[in-house]
Amino acid sequence: MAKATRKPVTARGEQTRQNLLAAAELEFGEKGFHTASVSSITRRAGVAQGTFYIYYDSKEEILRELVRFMNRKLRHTLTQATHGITDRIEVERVGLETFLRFAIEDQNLYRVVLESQFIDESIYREYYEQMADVYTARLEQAQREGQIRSGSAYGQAWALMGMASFLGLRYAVWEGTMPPDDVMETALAFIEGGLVPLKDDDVKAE
Amino acid sequence: MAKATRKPVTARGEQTRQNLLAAAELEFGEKGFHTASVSSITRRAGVAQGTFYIYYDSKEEILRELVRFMNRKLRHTLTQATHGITDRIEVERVGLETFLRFAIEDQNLYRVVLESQFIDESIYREYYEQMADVYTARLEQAQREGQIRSGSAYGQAWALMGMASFLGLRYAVWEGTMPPDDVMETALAFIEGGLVPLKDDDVKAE
Amino acid sequence: MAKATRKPVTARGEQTRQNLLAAAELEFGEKGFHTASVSSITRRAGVAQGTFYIYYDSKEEILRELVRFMNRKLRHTLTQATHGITDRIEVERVGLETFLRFAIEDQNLYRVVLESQFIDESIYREYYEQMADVYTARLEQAQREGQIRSGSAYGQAWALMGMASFLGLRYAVWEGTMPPDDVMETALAFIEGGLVPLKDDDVKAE
Amino acid sequence: MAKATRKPVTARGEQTRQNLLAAAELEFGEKGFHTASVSSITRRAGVAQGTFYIYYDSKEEILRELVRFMNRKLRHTLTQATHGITDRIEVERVGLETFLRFAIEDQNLYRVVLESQFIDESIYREYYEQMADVYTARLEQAQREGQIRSGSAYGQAWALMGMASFLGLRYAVWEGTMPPDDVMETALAFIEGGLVPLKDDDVKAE
DNA sequence: CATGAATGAGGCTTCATTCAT
DNA sequence: GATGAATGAAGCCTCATTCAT
Repeated sequence: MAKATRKPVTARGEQTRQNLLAAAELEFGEKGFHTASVSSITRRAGVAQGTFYIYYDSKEEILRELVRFMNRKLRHTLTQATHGITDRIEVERVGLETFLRFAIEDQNLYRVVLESQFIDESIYREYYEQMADVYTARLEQAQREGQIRSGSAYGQAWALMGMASFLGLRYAVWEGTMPPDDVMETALAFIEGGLVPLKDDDVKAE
Repeated sequence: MAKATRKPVTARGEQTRQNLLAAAELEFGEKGFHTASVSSITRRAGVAQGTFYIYYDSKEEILRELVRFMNRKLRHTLTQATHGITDRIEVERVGLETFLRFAIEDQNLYRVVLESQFIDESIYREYYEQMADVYTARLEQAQREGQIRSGSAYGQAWALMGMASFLGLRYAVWEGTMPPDDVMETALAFIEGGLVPLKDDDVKAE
Repeated sequence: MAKATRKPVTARGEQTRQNLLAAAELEFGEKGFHTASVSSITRRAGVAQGTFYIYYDSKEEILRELVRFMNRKLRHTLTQATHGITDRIEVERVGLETFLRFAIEDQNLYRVVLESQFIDESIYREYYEQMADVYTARLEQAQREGQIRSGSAYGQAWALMGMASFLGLRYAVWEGTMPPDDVMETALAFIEGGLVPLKDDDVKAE
Repeated sequence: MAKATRKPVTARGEQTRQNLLAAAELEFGEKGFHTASVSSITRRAGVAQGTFYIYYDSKEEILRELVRFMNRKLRHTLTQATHGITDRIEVERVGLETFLRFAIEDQNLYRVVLESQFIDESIYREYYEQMADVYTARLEQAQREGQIRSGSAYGQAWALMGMASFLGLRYAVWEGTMPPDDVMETALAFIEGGLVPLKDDDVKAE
């Protein structure tokens, strides 16, 4: 499938590869995929145009790489932040906040993910499905433990991702800030309201 | 000084303008903005290339027009569908379903809206801010009537739009279908759970 | 040769024709021939695009018309200004000044003439050859009367036109002002120095 | 941020750049700026269309380059031709002739200069102001040495350039020949008549 | 007389990608 | 490993001119 781009072997090569990736993140984040140009990426990376194709098969490929990188990075960040928290609803609270901070911090990377939808849908779907699957697994676990209401964990995952994304869009991306307190509270109300176990669930949990 | 695209004076001109808009909807929806070409739009519309520029200043301008059109159309559809329903939570239920059906039906148009974000952010923001403002006004009204929980109506609007959008993305756009029942139920659980008035609110409502 | 553009017969038609010519003068003068557009000319003239072609066969034709108009106007102005002056060198003095004032006043028209060279050389040549021929005739007359030095009157005409044109370019066109006094004096020194009859000429004049 | 046309690094690149410039000289000279096309220039130069934009930002930029080149070339030619001549009036005589021969020889290049006025006035002004400044300096020197009449050297420069240009236009450009002898004599009469020191100047010269 | 919609050729420019050194 | 010159397809947009009403 891949057209055998020479993978770097030397440390110098690895360095160049990293530089290109970092440059692409900036370039894509600032200008958007289509307005971004390979020549500008190489300029930022301080290498010649041709060098780009030693490491990546195409402009799209580096995008795909970037989205995967973001995926790992976000998941890692979330895992770190919620590590050790046992209450699932608390996890959601912290997770939302962590995500929003992440989106502010890594705005460029985040924009790249969003845009990937219109370059190659498969990149974007891979990202969200991957994310949703992991999320779903965690929620199912919590359901089994009776921490949250039973129901379609997959549906819960998408609903929660939807809320988080839109708050991220509205505040992190558009304003570069966290949502004001009342908005955060409202969001948490939805999370709790939608997840807190009902009486019936207690029974099931037994 | 302005490029002064002629607003059509005759019926024939108006017809051409419509044809171009319809052609653009198809073209953008199928190929995405960047892959779409003006020449293909005019071919679909059955006019010469130059004719395009009599009615629209640029490829971007017709996109903007299209997004505005979609905005009006969706709001109109929602208003129609929820007309006469007095219970706000019921309105939300129906609204979600209506939106999802709309996204399936007018998938092309909906994709155009999503993509507009990466062509010219202002187009996209105009769309969502407009939508959010109207939504917020309605929710505030419902809050005053004690139908839903008090809190940031603006935050509620964004949370609700976020959930709807993601379900629309996952099912309407990706699959072309409505979400399965259990997912819908889960979503409604979030809506109700986040909106149903608390005890305290009863007091305010008096 | 001409493609039989309907010449206007009614007063209304004549008016439209005038309006178009005046609009073209402005448009060409401000933007230059190539940047100027027929549609902008008709807009300025307050008529529809198609109307243009009732009166002029093409964009070039109206340019030609304009240059001819300028030719008549300048010659008329010069004739008026020097009328009654018997001394040829005095005529030259006054003529230079008149020309420069004219170029300041009718800058747009003058620019049009200059540019015509690069649209259709024949327009431009017609203008300058016509001008040179008339000029030459007058100088020959003055030579016969012994008022100015004998020699190629045609050469004198071109030399004088050259000086005038360049001063016109440098000051009238570029600055929109008359040359400073010392420059004018210098120019007049060339005129006199090149035209004042030599001793020998007195003899011939007899 | 700047469009950053690569200044060639290799000899091959430099060669291509030269080829493009030479091709543009031909193309512009033959067809005029507006009728000329970049694609025709690259065809003449034997490279692909895109190559053009590696070396020049736009069609206008290569014009500017060409005019500057012409400026240097003409000044160099004049300097060579008049080198060693001590009498200023003799310098003028030789200069005029040299210029006219140059205009015949490099007719294409010369036309490009003239036309530049209507593409971007700044190109043209740069050319003439540069030329006038150098010329003025030389004339001032001659004035100080009492070789020519005192007065505005700048005015003298423009008057002389005007005469030369118009003779160049009438004969070199239009006919491709030198002016006939009687015309040349007449022109020289103006030069001498306008430059030969007056009695008064003798005094100053002391 | 006038209108204004429609035409369609044609030009400039961009940029991902290849390749010889 | 890296360079940078070259490619060439492809697209947006302009505008003089025509024509039906």
